Amino acid sequence: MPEGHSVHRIARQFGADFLGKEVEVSSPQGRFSAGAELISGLELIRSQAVGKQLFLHFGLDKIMRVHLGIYGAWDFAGELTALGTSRESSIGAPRLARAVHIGEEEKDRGESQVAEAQADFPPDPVGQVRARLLTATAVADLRGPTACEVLNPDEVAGVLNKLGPDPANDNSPAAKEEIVARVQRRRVAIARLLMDQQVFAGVGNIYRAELLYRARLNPFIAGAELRTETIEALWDDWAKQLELGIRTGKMMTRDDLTDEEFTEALTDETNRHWVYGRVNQPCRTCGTPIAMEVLSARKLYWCPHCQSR
DNA sequence: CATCGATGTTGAG
DNA sequence: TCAACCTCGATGG
Repeated sequence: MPEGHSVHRIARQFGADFLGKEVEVSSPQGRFSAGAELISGLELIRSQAVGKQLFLHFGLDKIMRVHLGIYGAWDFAGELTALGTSRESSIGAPRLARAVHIGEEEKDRGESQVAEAQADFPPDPVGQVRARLLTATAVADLRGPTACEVLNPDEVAGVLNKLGPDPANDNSPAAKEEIVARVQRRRVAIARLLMDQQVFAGVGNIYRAELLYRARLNPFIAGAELRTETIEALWDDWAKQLELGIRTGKMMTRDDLTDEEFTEALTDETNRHWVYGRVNQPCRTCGTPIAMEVLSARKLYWCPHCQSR
């Protein structure tokens, strides 16, 4: 799935273009018909991302929870606020007629699709659309989610209770203390803890590998063995990478590039990472072949030389 | 055109 | 530990 940064981008897109409006909710595919009926016509009063969870609040006690799972995605079309894609870009540019896809990868749809969306708004749903959220000027189609349901505040609290801190929402000293405690209390490899949403909410398989490499940390050291400063540094770097991901819409974890190389790598995913997806390719720092091992059914990539301790 | 694999989670066994 | 969930781009024939 899109890791935490994408979900925050999605929450911001809703915040910019759907907040304060009455939203017509439907389920073209049919599998969310009952839920859609509960919230259709209500005003969106809050758009919130926590880790990989999205909460759209329709009034105080009807909250739509969406989790994209491994291949879910939102397609936005209509008059949309451009969220920005460059390192320095600010979020909240003027609204333009656009079509945007936010899933594993985020991309603007081509000109033809934008023109089509303008000429014929709202567009007919294409394929399996679990949920459609429609205002007078914008539409959002959800496909392939792992979760899409309407909850009450108690149920939302139950979900939030199972999530660790998310630095995009709270990067306070208290949050840092919390992450240190959650890591140090576990005799489990840090590579697993990074993927545990009860510890690092929002981290996924790419950020996991990249954060470990950036820290030059051995993925197999148990949380309980890590020094406080090491965990704090990991948290600080996660906060930094997440913020960059939210700003650019891309997981660009390298910091050894010039501005031009950086911009170019944004459009070329083979160059965005230190170790992720690079099994047997030479480490960008020492040339040692990148190692890969399946851990809890997910592929972990690391450099056995740079990350030996 | 068929098959594979993916930035995830849940629940059965 | 593994299948299931259910989508789609990349890959191979």
